[in-house]
Amino acid sequence: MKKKILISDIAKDLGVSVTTVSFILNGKAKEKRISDGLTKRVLEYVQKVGYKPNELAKSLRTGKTKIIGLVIEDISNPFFANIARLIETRAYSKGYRIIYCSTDNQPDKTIELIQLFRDRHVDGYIITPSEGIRDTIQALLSNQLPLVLFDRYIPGLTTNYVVSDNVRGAYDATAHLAQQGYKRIALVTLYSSQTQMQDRMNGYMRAIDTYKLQPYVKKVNMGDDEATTMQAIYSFLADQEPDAVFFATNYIAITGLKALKHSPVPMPGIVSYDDHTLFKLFSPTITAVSQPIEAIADELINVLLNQLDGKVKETKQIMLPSELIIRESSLPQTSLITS
Amino acid sequence: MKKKILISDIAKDLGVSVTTVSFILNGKAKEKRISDGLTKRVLEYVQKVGYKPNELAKSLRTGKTKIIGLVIEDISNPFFANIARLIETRAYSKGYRIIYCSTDNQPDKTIELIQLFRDRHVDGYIITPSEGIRDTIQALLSNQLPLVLFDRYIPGLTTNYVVSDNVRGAYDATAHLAQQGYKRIALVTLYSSQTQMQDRMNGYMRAIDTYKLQPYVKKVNMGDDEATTMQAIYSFLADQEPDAVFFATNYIAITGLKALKHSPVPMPGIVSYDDHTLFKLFSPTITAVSQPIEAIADELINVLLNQLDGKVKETKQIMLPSELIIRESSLPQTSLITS
DNA sequence: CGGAAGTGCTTAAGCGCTTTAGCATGTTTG
DNA sequence: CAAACATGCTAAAGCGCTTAAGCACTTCCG
Repeated sequence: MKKKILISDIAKDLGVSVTTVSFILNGKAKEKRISDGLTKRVLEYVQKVGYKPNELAKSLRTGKTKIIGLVIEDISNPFFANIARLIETRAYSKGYRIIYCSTDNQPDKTIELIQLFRDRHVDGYIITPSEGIRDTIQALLSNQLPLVLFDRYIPGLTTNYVVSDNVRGAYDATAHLAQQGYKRIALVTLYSSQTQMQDRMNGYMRAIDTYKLQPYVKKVNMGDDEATTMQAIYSFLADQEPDAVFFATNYIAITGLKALKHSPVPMPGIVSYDDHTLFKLFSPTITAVSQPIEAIADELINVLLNQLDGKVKETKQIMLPSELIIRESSLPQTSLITS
Repeated sequence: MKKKILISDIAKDLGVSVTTVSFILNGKAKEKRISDGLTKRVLEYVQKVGYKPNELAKSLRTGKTKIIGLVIEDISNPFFANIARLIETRAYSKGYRIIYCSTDNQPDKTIELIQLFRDRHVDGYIITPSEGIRDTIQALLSNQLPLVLFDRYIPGLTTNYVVSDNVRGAYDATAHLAQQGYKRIALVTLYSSQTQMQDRMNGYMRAIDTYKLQPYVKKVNMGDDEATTMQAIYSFLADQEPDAVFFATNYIAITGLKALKHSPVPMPGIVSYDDHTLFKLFSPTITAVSQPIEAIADELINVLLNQLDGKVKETKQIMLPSELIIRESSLPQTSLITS
């Protein structure tokens, strides 16, 4: 067990001061007029002995951690998992590291995680806000901490955010079903005051208006266990007998599909907000509103890094378009999955 | 923007020394014979002003971060995502926080992540080792860093690990297919020298022996894009025409199902190693070898915490049984999914 | 009644790094 | 030729905390 080598060891070994080594290591050799020869000598020695500075000490001294805290709704949801991956890669190339945690959309957990990140002095925050955390976000804001929300925002709070055009996405999805000739198009969504859910509801309603249809809406509880939710959806389907269903999130869609599996009613047309790897496997395959995750990740990192650089002071609100991925839903093909 | 309050502020405000406050805050009041009155006074004041110690300074001083680094193959894989969640919760209740990153099973990324965690001075490591990181793990070991591997281990290295009984799991899966009357049972697996994959292969082969069948094995590359893998599996199925397929991981199973969807050959019996939420949605539903994720998470945390406490010195190897979740595969029921 | 032991607290060092201020030199320049 | 400046480096303070050592006083006990 070789013991940890310190900057002072290097200084001593090379017969120079700790200051000089520090300057060189931080790329300030030129600026601080350290001779090229010495710079080279130090760099080579550092390389040779494999010195790694103690990041804790560095952070304590500089007040910077080069870490971005990512507070995400559910890391096991492919939509979020993929965004997290992209953010991670992009941040990495800029010298930042990501630490992430899931909130399950629970306010207390969210608040606690943000506190944890504050304790760890992360340099910036990327957050999918749950309900009821307005004050926590406000606190970050008043402490001037770099912050960008995504997937949804908090109405009335002036923050950076990156969201997709949920109204438009939901409208397109519903309109697509209407154009296919479906008449009883249902929306299955959550009890939620969050912007993305409200916007999806609005988009659905607008399309219902455009096509002069009747709305059929079922709301379920996020917190309920899957069996309960499945039962609720099942009853709704049996009662209302929609000929098409628009699920407002991919996990509601999955639960909905499970309900449909056991349901005696005919297979309705199906669209899901957010895609899922397995959706293309079903017969008929499932049309989905796909958010531009690459663009979202890019914008999130851009906005945050601009804040971190201190370049940009004003807040930025970005809305990106979603795309409807239409899969052949009316022509069930011969498929092994269908047994 | 209220400025951060320090332990010295508290000491000054209360007219006591920083040391005293520190002792009280760290629960050493009794041990250090601080009077109950003062203890109470300090605690109340701390509460009132909402003081939070600077964890960085604490860590620098104590050398402990109370953080566990979780290096996981792929956080978007439900198996790993669920384990991560469980580990997180359990660690949390013991006062530890988790930071996690995905390796995609790539050696360089894994090595880099472990280095990142070392830089951040995490107290302990939970790792799904990719191939080619023996030296990195060895380095952790020789520096006496608390460490536990899972899902697989590194042959010849004496480390803590928690794995499931892959041989048995694969045997049961294959035997199940054989008992159903399938004759041409194929295994689709990865090119991999990792223990879990080798064990699954061994289990399959043993069952093939027991039932006097012929083996049909297809190996695919982890790194290939999905379309390539799908094509490879497709060709294999078309050539060999197995009447049952055992997929060695859940993501191979998913790719395999996609291949099957476009395949003209009759639907084979299917078993997947590792379950997936959506498997129960297919018709016929898919039987899966389900690992005991709760038990795995429990053991991982237990083993690691014991190391962290310094109580336990010797290493511990734990193997847990997997369970075969048999779903009604021979009786395709009327299902909406089947169009 | 004097030394030992107990009580309740504080002083000060130091974790490993960054950074401000400044100290010798050598080189211009008016 | 002294003042002014440039060059190449260093001393030392300090980020916010923990903790070993110790100080002054009281109580106990043979």
